[in-house]
Amino acid sequence: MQNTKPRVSKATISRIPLYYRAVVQLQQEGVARIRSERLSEIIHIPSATIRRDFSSFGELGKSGYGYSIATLVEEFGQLLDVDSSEAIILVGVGGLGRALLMNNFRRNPDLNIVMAFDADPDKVNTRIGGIPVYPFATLAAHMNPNIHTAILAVPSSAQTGVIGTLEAFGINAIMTFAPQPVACAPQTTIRYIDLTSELQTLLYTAHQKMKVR
Amino acid sequence: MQNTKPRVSKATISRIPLYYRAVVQLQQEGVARIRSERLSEIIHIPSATIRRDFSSFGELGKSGYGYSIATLVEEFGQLLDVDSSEAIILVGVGGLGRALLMNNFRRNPDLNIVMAFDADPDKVNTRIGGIPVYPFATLAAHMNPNIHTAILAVPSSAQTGVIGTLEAFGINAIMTFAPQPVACAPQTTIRYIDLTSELQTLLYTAHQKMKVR
DNA sequence: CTGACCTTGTGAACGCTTACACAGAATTCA
DNA sequence: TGAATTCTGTGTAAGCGTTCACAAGGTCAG
Repeated sequence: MQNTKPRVSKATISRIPLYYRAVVQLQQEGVARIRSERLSEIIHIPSATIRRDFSSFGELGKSGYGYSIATLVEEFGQLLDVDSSEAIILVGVGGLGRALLMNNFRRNPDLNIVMAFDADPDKVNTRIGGIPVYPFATLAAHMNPNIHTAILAVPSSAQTGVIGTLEAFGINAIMTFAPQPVACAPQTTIRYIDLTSELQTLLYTAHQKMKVR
Repeated sequence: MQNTKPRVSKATISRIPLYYRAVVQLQQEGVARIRSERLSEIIHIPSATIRRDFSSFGELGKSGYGYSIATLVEEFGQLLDVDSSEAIILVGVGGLGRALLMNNFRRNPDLNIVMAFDADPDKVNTRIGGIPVYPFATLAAHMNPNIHTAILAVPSSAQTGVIGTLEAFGINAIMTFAPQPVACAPQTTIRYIDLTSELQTLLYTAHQKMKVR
């Protein structure tokens, strides 16, 4: 089974969270059904793309009717596994780490940062936003086998070492804010959030737009 | 003024910051030249992609030699306009806004948050990380025509209104952390950083990877 | 200076994603 | 019930981006 073709394309996967958020919002507003054309206006994704995406999960809609909001919420909820709560650890309690702890994905009850770690003795053995902060050296003592997700807000220089340690403790999904690329084990998935690059790309794009005018 | 033929693809543009960061780093290490194959190992982008990207800015390299680091630093620096400092304002001084102020893209001297705004009276008329924080209502008094970039860390509900106001004062490049899509003027470029979606996509991908094994 | 050796730049093929357009299925309404 | 209307799902094509593979041209040792 070398070439297991993914059932759903990467581009579609990256849109599932947007779809989920939108249909939950609509459900809260009491909307019962929606057309792809109308949804397109709300989330700014072409209706043809929406229909093609939805159809890759089965025939969710009905001709001449549209999609039932309840069906969509159910379907995308299952895809994102929102019913089983995800326990997440955070490493690095600087300014950004602190902000993430205070916020803690409050809008999404299934996403929970359950504890945080930092190497700085001045920052540990306290609580931030109700979440305990432990010394990074005590990771082994606090880890448990149900945790396999981490968010990293550590300096670039520390990142490689931290990721190696986390992998050793069973973490296989990592979201990090340090752009330093790291070679990781094949079962590990890393998502890099590079704010400086995003900003520079934005500025380049905006600048080009000015020139064309 | 019809602009020149070789248009740079969006995918290439999004990699310019990575290239720039890498070559500056190499320059600081005293490296004078580099092959695409070696650069590929450092930034984890295929060498063929690197060569094609570079060639879209002209013939930067030499056969049998590679690329001169100095040439690359110069070229990408110009593309990103690192010589002219970019004045940025920040709106929303919650946990995330505060973290951004403390950090303020310190590694990139050309990127400067010069002031911040918030609607909450308790948060204004102070300094965070050396940057002054003003009431959002006084935006008009503090804006100047050289500023056309903003970072938004405000609640989703406030976003549409804030963006409208910013556009009226000449802002045309916006990076925002609220996923709520906003209809904006054609000359405005908005970049959405959606941390919840990123995390959910990561979890979905990691979960799929487990299933395949 | 010469020849062996490198490495770029790029034509061409490929694969992924989006966009178009419409047959056909389901709904709605009289 | 039947006809007009609505809207999905998808065949097909077009667009974009990546990867392969190699000719052309520069490098460098001797």
